[in-house]
Amino acid sequence: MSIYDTLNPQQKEAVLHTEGPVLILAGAGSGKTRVLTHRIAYLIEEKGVNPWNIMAITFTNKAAGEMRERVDKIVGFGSESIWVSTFHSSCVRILRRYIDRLGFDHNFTIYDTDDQKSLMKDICKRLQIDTKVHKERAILSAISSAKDELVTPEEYELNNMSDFSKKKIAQAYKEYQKELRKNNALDFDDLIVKTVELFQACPDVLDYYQERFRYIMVDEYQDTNTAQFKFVSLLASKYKNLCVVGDDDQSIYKFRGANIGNILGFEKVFSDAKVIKLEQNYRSTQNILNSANEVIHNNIGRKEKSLWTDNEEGSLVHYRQFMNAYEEAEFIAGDISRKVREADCQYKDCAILYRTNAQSRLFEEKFLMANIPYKLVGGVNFYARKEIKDLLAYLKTVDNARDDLAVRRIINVPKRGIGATTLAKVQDYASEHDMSFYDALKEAENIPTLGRAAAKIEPFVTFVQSLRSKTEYFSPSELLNDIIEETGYVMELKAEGTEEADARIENIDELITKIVSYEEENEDPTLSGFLEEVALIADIDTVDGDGNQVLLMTLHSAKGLEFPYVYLAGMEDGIFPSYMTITADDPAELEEERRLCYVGITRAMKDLTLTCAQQRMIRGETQYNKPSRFIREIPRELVDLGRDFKEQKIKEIPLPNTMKQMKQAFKQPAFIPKQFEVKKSAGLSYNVGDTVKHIKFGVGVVKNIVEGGRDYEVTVDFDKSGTKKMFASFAKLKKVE
DNA sequence: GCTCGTCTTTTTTTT
DNA sequence: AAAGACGAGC
Repeated sequence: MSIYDTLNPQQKEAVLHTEGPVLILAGAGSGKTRVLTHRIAYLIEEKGVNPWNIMAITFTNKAAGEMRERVDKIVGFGSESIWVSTFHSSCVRILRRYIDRLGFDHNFTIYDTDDQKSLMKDICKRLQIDTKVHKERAILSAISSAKDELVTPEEYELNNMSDFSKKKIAQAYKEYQKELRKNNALDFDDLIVKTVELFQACPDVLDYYQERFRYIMVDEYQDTNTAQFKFVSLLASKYKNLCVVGDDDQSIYKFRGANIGNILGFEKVFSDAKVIKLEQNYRSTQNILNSANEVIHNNIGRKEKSLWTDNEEGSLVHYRQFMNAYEEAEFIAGDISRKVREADCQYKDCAILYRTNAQSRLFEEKFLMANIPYKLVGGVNFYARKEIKDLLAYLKTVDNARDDLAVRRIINVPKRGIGATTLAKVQDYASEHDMSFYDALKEAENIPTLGRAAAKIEPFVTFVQSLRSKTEYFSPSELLNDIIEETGYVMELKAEGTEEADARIENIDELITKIVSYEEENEDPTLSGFLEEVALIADIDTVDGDGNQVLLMTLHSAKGLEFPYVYLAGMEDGIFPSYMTITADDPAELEEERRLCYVGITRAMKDLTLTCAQQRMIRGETQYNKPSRFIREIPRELVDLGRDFKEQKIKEIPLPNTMKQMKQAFKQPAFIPKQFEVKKSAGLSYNVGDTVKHIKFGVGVVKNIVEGGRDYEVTVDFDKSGTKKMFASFAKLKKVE
């Protein structure tokens, strides 16, 4: 009996079908990682493929790490020469070697979102773009979308000649790319785009990698964007041994450019593609899986499939509604304590998933109070913290002389009395002489406008030069220690003595630990290498199973993970699905939220709890929300409503500033009484002849209601906007009394 | 050039 | 609620 006999027939087929394009539609919990690792083993052991010729691509470092570990275990000798990495690190690795062909230096810097923003701020000033009209963030996100679609600045401009504000963006895009090049820097999107460019510009380089990667596997394929698809298809176009694994129901990154067409149209692009469906779920109980199936069934644009499981029925899905978010958090904290005490459950078996990072705070508070160990994933990235960015900027300055952004960040940290005026003068001089900002600093005494300020610059330049000279014989960690000593960074914080300063010092200690462990783990540790690792790390990557602690994270971060006990918190219309998607014109946005809900539910192995609050503080404002529509999509008989659901008391009613909204939150039941059919939406709260209100069109009279398959089509004559036809579930019409 | 206080804004999700 | 931007005053 071989290891392949432990696979089910579909899994086995996916493993044995090694030649040509393969699309594996792998439902949640259907053992896709197992298939991928076995497939790699099969390629090497049975097909005699050289491990060197295999590439496996994932989205997160964590997924890559896990895959690597499992591959190492199953393959043994030779596994280290398999490329198992993320899109981004694969591209960086290729670019570090060949980017000179595109006119960049090998030691290019990778800009994070903060860097991008400050660069864009500069550009807007220069191009006289009013950032009140065109926000930096909006411009950057337009640029990012363009890059996801492989649209160059020139093409973007051509495509948008007639649109004034897009023309502005085109200008900014052009300038932005110019600046990046000048600073010898790439942003996240560029890593993919430039690699594709490289492949297209240099057939010899492409050929080298095509020969190298004869067997390519892509995980979470539903989340690839157009650029990533191009990258993969270029690599695979010679040998065509491309195996992609994904689940269209788990596509949740459209906002980041993920092109669901990549998975839905795979068979069209690769016409001889073999399609294999994995539909047996090994993770969840029947009740959980059925709930998930019912919810996702409400989506229209999907490949039909039916996940099933041999697992036991399990307990019902729990649903609890609370007065406010405090009580919600308190309940979950208490419930976890109880489970750990009474049931066969450890802290690390539990995870709390929510829609937005802001929701984590209350849980943190309650957990601290209840003495529950927890780990928060996401929020402010460790490497985005001020103190970390400051120190990294020093390292970047030493590493890449052309990274103006880094130099400007630290030139006055600690205070050296160098202000905005001086910086502007140096910048002018640099632009005039077509040199980098730092090179201009080196010639400070030659800049006539500076006057006495030049004397303040000199020690800084000397300091950086001395650091640079040390790179020869100093390790990155020694260099960092040197910087901390010389700048007195930690000393200053110590002097402050505040709690915040202490936290910053702790973070710096953690940075030191990270740099040291980087040196230990790598044979040839370099400063560039460390900075690169740091730039590409995601928060989820640092989660390991070692600590016994409850995990707190967003639904997005939870993708690909599983936990015995899962809490989905904040199940409220307006939170999840988010307000943006409820009010959006495009129903596809709500479908993406529903997929997110599907992802959330299917994280749970044995026990799932859904909670919501009637009242919650959002951005300093109290909101009253109805229970999430997704809850209603779970059949009533799969849900445990809690013993005191019926006598749910309406306690002291808060101030009636938004009385209407509030009433709704209190009254709205999560489940409609039995006599209604569950599938057929909630029934309507208005009739023909009633006056209703629409969020956009205002007040109007209902003229007609037509019952459609899954929804009602309502015709309304609006006072201001005329007659409109709309679907009841999207229109969110409210009866006006 | 620096600091402090007030005003403004917050994409929901991230490699 | 909280962080960031901005301007007045030192």
